[in-house]
Amino acid sequence: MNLRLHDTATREVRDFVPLEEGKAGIYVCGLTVQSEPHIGHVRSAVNFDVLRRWLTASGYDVHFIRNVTDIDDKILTKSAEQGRPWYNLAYAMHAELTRALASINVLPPTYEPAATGTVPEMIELIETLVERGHAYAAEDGSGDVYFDVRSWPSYGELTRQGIDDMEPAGDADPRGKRDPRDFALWKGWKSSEPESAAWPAPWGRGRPGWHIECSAMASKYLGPAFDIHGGGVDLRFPHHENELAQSRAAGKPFASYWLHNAWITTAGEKMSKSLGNSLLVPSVLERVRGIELRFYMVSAHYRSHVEFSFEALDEAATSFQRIESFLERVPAGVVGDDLVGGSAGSPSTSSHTAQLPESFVAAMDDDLGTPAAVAVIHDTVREGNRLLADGGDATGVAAQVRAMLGVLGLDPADAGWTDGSGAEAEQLRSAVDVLITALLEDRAQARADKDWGRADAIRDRIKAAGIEIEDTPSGPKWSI
RNA sequence: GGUGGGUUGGCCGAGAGGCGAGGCAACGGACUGCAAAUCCGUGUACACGGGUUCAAAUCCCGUACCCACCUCCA
Repeated sequence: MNLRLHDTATREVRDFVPLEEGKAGIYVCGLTVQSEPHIGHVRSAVNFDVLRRWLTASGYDVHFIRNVTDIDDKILTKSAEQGRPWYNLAYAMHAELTRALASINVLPPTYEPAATGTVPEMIELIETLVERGHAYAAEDGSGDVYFDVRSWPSYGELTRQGIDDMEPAGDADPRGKRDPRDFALWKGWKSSEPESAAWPAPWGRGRPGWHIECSAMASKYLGPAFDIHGGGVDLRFPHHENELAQSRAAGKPFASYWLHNAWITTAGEKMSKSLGNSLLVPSVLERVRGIELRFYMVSAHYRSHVEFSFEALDEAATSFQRIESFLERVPAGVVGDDLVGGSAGSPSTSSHTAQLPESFVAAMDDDLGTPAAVAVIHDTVREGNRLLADGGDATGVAAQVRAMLGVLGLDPADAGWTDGSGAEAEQLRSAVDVLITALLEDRAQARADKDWGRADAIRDRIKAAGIEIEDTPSGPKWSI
């Protein structure tokens, strides 16, 4: 079976056929770095990280580009409110984003271009559009340049909308537009804006419109035609529709497949900053570990809406701990080994699909069916636990589980999960281990003496400190 | 007005004509000094009303409710 993906443009699940055998080029619309990322933002990154890992596991040489938008209206507005330079706000929020993504083991992209770093390419593209008669400089002297939607007959093809059915923008400032639906490719500088937020261009100093940057960056790093373009559902229109129109109008075939992930909502609504800080990535990570948050996200299909709740998050964490505890009970050597095949760049990455259960592969190939894939992991864990209970050898099963988790970015032994506090945490852990071990020796003596009251009292005392004791054939084990 | 999506057991969450995905919780059993962990077992779920079919959660028609996008949005 081959990988099949849901393509928004055709509204169906289609076989994935790359432009070039064995290679996959992916462009994902990243964030506008204007505020701290919340868990809704990072879901998109996790979803596309899974796509990228699955393609890699399937033997593709993946070129993965995810941009950041570091200049736009909101950044200018917010930075002005906060009284700091716009580039400082964007830079700081970009750093926050990078940290948040690292904390949930999202691999760094092949490259992460920024809008401000691609201005010359955008200008070139706009010039091409003007030459071809699909864009025009506003006649009001504003320095704006607009895309002429009426000049492009297939405008609306991605979201199947007719121009005349679209609501004209309610707040549209008609300025120099020929049609209210024309969108800005270039925005002339205004005296109310910082001078640093403008670049020289044939139409006067100004800054890029929102959509043009992605067309320019995708073409620059992936070529005029590439395989997959991704982003959140809200980007279908206008952002992706406009990207498609301006790219094709400039003579580029653009993306073969359009993938869109659904939202995480809270209380039935989109997340927004007005809900407070409780869903910012760092605060959620005070409650569950990054690997548990990622498991929560991967447990739902990327095209399904997720109604966020802390209860469901806790439940996912418990569910994941079951998988982890199986791995921990398998004799050492398996968990520590790097058996998830090939560190980054190794040519033999495809070899590890060999140890993935067929049902797992089938689930992933079916439009990244991560819920079914997770079910396979649970089934395999149960099989392993059964072997363990019967005194059998579960190392092969554990290897399978780790291989599957690895594809989802959820292998607990993955170096991506060791956070910055590593050294200190390790010291703390070994100190606690010494203390707990001493208590456990007392308990063992009490149990040998059949002094159950004292044995249980010791266990209760340890438990009160938040540490669970588990008696195993190889002696008691503790975990937080 | 236009376009698209949804409603599944106590909860989360898949599936898309026939065999109850999986998890969490609960209950019973095994194991244990008691626990914990683990294993085994326990559920007559598909918004509502019709229809098609040997067979419908799944297809068709209708109804209700919810959500997203329509030029700031993951």
